[in-house]
Amino acid sequence: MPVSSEEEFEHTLIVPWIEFKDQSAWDDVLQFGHRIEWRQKTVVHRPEDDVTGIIFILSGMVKVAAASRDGLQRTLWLMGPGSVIGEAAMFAHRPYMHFFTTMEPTVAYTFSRQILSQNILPHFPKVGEALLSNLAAKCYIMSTQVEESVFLTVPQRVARFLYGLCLARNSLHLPLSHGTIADLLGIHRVSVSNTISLMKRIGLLDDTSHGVTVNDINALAAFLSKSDAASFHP
DNA sequence: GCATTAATTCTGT
DNA sequence: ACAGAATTAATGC
Repeated sequence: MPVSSEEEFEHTLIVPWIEFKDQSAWDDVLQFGHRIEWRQKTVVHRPEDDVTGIIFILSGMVKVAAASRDGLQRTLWLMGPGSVIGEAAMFAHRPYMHFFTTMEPTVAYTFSRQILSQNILPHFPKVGEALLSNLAAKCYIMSTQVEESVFLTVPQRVARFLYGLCLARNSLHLPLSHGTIADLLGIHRVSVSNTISLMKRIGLLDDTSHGVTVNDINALAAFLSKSDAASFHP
């Protein structure tokens, strides 16, 4: 089977968005957890809160952000269905110093440290594997973000993000505001706005307000590797 | 349930 | 930083 160059990107592009389509590893252990439902835009966890265990996200979306003393925030990643929050802190025996905020109505299950280590991990290896996958995803996101912020221009980073997210979500419409994307990539909101309006002029994106809609996914893929993205003049 | 208005968020310059 | 557009929440009918 011939593999196009675009498809190779699919396996190499890493975006700060963690989501697992296959949640079957968790089916048998949900009974051990506590089900929680959160409304949209709810702060679920603050740095000063204690970490009692892990949180498995069944549906919805949660933003994980680091915060400075004076309220500045930098989003680290967004977590969707199938992902887990807090396993790194739990295994490292450290407090979790981030803000968790729901972006959508979210359903989650919490598992205490004790339940996890005594009732789940010894008997459900698939869950352990899922936790490792989740942890690995975070590692890759952080290292990739550092690399991209050093080596790539803003348009390149925005383009990679949009393209990678389209593939990951298998959707051309991404319900994210410019500000959210900017927080996520660590660039100014205005730069994101300028880049996106440029991409609309070129015809890569549709001119929809609220959210971003990719018009031509192949053109976007081509844009990534071309020098257009590197040299951007507003 | 529906229409208006107030508040908040988003976007482009 | 600001203004206009666009959503969303709140209110009254």
